[in-house]
Parts: sequence; C-alpha cells; structure tokens
Amino acid sequence: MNITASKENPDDTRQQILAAASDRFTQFGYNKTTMAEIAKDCDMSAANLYRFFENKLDIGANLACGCLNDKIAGAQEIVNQKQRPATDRLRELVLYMLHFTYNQWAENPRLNEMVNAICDARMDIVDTYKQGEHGLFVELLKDGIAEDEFSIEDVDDTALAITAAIAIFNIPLHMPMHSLEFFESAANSVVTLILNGIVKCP
Amino acid sequence: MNITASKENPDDTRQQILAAASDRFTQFGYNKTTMAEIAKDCDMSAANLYRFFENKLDIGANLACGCLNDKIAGAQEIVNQKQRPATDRLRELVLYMLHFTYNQWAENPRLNEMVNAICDARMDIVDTYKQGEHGLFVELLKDGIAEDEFSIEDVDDTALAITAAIAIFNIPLHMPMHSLEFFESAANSVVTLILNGIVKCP
DNA sequence: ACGCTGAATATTTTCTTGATTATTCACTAT
DNA sequence: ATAGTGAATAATCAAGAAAATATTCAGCGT
Repeated sequence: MNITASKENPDDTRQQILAAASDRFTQFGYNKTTMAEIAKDCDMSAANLYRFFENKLDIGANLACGCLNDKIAGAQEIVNQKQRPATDRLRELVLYMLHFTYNQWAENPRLNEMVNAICDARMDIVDTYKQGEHGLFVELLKDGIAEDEFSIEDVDDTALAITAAIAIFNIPLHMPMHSLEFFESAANSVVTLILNGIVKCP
Repeated sequence: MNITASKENPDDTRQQILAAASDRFTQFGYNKTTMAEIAKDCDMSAANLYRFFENKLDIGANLACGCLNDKIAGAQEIVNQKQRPATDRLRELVLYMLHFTYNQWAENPRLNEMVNAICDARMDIVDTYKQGEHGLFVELLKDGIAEDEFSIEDVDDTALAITAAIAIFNIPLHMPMHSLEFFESAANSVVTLILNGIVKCP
C-alpha cells in the first residue's frame, strides 16, 4: 500500500470546481457558462465534473448554499455581540440582511439567473436558510428577554412574525423595485415598529 | 341638429369592451385573447377598439385598475366601521388583503399573465394602489389614536412600516410559495406583533 | 481498483421562416 | 363631426430543423 494519502484530496477538487464555476457564473451568468468551460478552467474533462457533482444545477446549488451560509454567518456574528443591547442588534441584523441582499443583486445582476434556477428546483436550500434565519431571531429574542429588554409571550411565533415582516428585504427579486435608500428607510421603520409596538401601554 | 344626444354613450362602449375583455382574459388568459376576439364579442371591428383604448395593454391596465379599486373599496368598508375598535379593524384589514390577493391568484391563475404585463409596463398603477393602501392605514391609525387605543409618534411613518411589513400578503407572485393557511397564520402573527410590540413597557 | 477521458446520447437552445396578431390609416356611412 | 370599417403594415408568436450543451458510459493508463 502507498504510505501517502491519495495524491489529490477530493474536497480540494470540489473546491477548485466551485471556485471556477463561481467565477464563470458571476462574470457571464449561470446559463451562459458551459460545463466544458468550467472543466477547462480546472484542466479536466467535462465528464470528470460529474464525479464530483451530480449536475450543473448541483454546482449552482452548492454555491448558493455557500453564499447563504456566509449570510447566516455574518448575521450570527451580529447576534453574538452579547454585550450589546438586543434592540441594537435586532436593528443592525435587519439592515445587514437588507444590505447583503441588495449588494448581491446590485454588484452581480447575473447572479439572479442562478437564484431563479435554484428557487425553481431546490426550494430545500431556501427552506434551510429560512430555518437558520429563524434560529437567529429566536436567539436574539431570548437574549432580549434574558436582559429584560423584551417581553414576549411566544418567542417562536414572534420570530416567525419578524421574518415575515422583513421578508421583502431578503428577496433579491424585490431589489429592482426601489432604491437602497428607500429600503433602508423602510427597514428602519419596520424595525422601529416591531420594537415599539403601537398599542399604548397602560 | 338632432335634439337627442349621441345614440351611444362612449363610456358605455368602453364598459362593453372592458367587460368582453375581462371575460376573455379570465377564461383564456391575456396573451391568448386577441383584439379581434374582443371586437367580435362587441360586434365591432378590431380597428374600432383603438378609438376607445390606446392598445391592448391599455385595456388590461384599465381592468387591473378596476380590480385594485375594488380591493381598496372593500378595504375602505372595513376601515369605515368606525364603531369597531381600530385594533380589530386592522387585523381584519390585513386578512382581507391577504384573502383578496390569494383568491385572485387561486381562482384565476390566468390572471397572473396580465398582472405581469401590467407590472412591467405600468408601475404607475401599482403606485397609485399603494398610495390608496397607505391612506387607509393612516386613517385607521388616526382612528386608533383618537380612540386612545394607539400611541403613535409618526403616523405616516408607521403606516409606511405596516405596508412594508405586510407586503408579502399583497403580492400575487408570492402566493404559490405557501398555503393559504400558512399565510393566514403568518399574517395573524405579524398583526399581533405590530399591535403588541415587543419592547416591555415601563 | 482508481482517476480520468473521448465519444455517444439526450436535452436545450438558437435560428429560421411562415403564420398570427397588433396597430395604423385611408376611407364610408350617418 | 362621429362611429365605424377593410385593408395595409409592423410586431410577435410558433413549429421545426440545426447547433450547442448537458449528461452518460465504455474503456484507457496507472
């Protein structure tokens, strides 16, 4: 037996493919890049790509997954700033999500192609993301309750309501409808609304 | 000069055309119905349609306008029930809008074609609708303040925040994403969130 | 057996090109 | 002047062939 491990780690190859695909997708769009082009960038045959990914959509799905994981990771960092008031973190969290969504759309219009393809075929990815988002809000709300900032009956339901209320700031498809300034203003208003409530307290 | 007015009121003809177009659009879809068919239903030539409407899209826009006016009218009726607490009316208003949007999508999938065409070309119609919606919330919030149910600093901003928070319940495009039950539950949660707020009162 | 490939096959896109359809216009009837 | 038309033109759609692309597979070199 060979004492060294396999010459190339399969995960490295996967990453190489994903990197090449990401470059192509962002520069030329999902539909316009061919498997042959991705393969050539990796100095391999198109057939070989299928030993690492099921198909083209699977490559896109993995990229999208990574992108959404990055988004969640950035959001988690905000939630993790436990010394800050939950109120502040909630506002920053929503604005962070808006900016992430907007920048993704603005800096890379071609990415929308991929988003559509993914949404059509791999709703599970979106669902997973939503679950992560929900978890973040639950954690933040619980922090707020622990610090006596928030008074909430049903944390889970409230987190669900918040995600529904800020949905438009998380959907790339909506970004072309308004300017970033408009969205920022709207997001701030929504957060204020959420935080203050409108029923007068006794 | 003839002592009688013109034999046919131009507005009647417009209404006749709109009615015929509405039937066709809902039964066969916007793209599949031809100007010739609409004209035949009205016992006139296709060319004559252009004496009453700029083009096919203009007919669709007028229908959409009417539909959105109906929606606003129904919403206004709810707001008008001044004897009821504003709190109740707000919840019913949001659920009414959700049901209107959902039914429009569910009962008539073909209508979506037209919605898309309108949204692409006549954003002004959507803007007008949004203004009307905003006005309704402003009125309702002021009612609530007058009745001492609500305590609101900036009514206009709050109305804007509410419309943003319930946006997903007003966009037909989102309806296929979830069941009506899910949307109802989410809408109720959002309304509760709006009404209660989460910041503990001193 | 492993990691890979070229060639074969299946699926999608692109490109014509002939219809359909929207829109305009010169003209008729009242 | 008004309500309308038929015929001409312009724009769009649709079917099918050709080309490009995705995906599979038998087999090669190690």
